[in-house]
Amino acid sequence: MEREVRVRFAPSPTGPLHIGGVRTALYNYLLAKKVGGKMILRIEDTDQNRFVPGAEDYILESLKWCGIELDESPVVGGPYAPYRQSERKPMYMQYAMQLIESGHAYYAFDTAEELDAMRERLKAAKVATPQYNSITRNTMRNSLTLPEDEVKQLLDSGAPYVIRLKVPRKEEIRLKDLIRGWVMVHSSAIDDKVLMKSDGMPTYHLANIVDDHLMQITHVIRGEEWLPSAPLHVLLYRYLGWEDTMPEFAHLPLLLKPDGNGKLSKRDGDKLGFPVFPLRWTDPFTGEVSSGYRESGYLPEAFVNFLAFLGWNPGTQQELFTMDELADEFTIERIGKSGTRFDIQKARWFNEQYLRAKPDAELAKYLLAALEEHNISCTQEKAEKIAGLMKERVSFPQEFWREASYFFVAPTEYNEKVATKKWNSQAVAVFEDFKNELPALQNFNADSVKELLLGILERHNMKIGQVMQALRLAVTGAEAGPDLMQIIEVIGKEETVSRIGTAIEKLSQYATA
RNA sequence: GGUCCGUUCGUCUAGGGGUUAGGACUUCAGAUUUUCAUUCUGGCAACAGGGGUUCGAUUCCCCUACGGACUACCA
Repeated sequence: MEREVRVRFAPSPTGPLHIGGVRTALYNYLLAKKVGGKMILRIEDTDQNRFVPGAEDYILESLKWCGIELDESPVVGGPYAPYRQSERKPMYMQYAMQLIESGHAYYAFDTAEELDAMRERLKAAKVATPQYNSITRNTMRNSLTLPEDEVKQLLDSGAPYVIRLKVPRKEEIRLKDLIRGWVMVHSSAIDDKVLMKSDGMPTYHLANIVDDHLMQITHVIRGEEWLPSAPLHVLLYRYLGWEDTMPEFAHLPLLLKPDGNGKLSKRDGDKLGFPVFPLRWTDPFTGEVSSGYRESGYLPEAFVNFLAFLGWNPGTQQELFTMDELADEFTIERIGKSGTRFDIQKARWFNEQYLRAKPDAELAKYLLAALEEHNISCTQEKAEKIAGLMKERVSFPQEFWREASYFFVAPTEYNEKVATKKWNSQAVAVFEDFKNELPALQNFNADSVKELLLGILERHNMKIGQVMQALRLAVTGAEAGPDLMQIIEVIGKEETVSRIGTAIEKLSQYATA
């Protein structure tokens, strides 16, 4: 019988979620959505020292912004609650004990100093991999080397201890990865991992196996950095007697820095010239602010589409996908194997595509919001018109205001290059007529304005190309922009006349030719 | 160092024993336009190297090189 697909995204709340984590969450979500399974968020907060306030809320908000919906989580709960490992603390010890009883784990009483000394000793002896393993455990202070009554006494006296997995000396561990195929690792390469820490918390290794089992997880989709410890996890499933319901594994290729030099990490912040976080993050300890995709003007649909393509592709020529389409097309088999360099240019391109596809009415909201900040009133109709004129020339919503403020504010400066090249007395003569005749124009709109201008040009024996740049300069102060006649239609008759008058005065120094 | 994973245009990638090695981003050129942008057309540009296997390898195998991850009482 096929089990219902249940996947989990299991971040630790040690700071903002970084973009690679978002992609991991996305792939999990897409698989669940595709097959009608469940998407679970589990907070892995077993390291109390690394707790960062606000991180969990940040994770929740990031997923929400991306449109990743959670079927079970710390906030909505679910049949396998709680979903925070710190709240599941009492559940782990029994499994560690089970492993001790079956001879697959043991108590260890070594201090940090003793562990350091052991590693130093091995290093000095030129041992390739200094680790706590089947050889070295015989020289350490643990329940395998100490007499039984001493162990009991230590335990009774409350001496600090950890529980370590007893990894077999010689054994091939096979692991089937959905992306890479069979991976073989020898047990000698794995050390006796700590399962329970001296503070009574489990380590990631134990906690994730116990929780995945208890929560009936069917697929573990996580970053490639987990691949080396995956065989260890297989061992745990086996020793706990859960191997027949062990989830399938898929280890995702890493997101690399643009230069290919190492994986993209949280610490890169804004150093690379682009955000590494979905949302803006303020470090609660240092106050340092890191920018986010949301605040930078990326639309969530574009961000998700872009992220999905970082390491996965549908095998067709289609590039633009809604979340539903992504879910339909998604398969783990089509995830690539190699690390993916991050290319912000592509993200920008996706954003432009989504921006242009949006209806003007929706884009107008961005402009209206910016206008409100500047205390400028504007009708919905006018904002829509401007959005329509601008949308093919912007990459981000903020640019509607930034690049088109001349729709609302008369220019105070004029592009000098255009002034030098295009502003001359012939053009001014045309503009004088234009300015004088405009007020009487009937049916004022882009077409009638153009007709009027054309008529004046004919009288002056000039062509439209000889004055358009200068007229644009007079009206907007800029060298480029949308159709000028449309701009004039939007700003209106009086404002146009006024701006032309102002320009004739202010630019008189250029009109010598 | 050890273990594991990887390697197709600058980047993301498709492909897969016989192809003019395809697309997208970037970039360049041309067309259109009142400017810029858009759009359209076109161009540059890749199978890491060496051995096998084979009639034939970019594709399968091995080695080398390079890159990456891991190597904590962190996840």
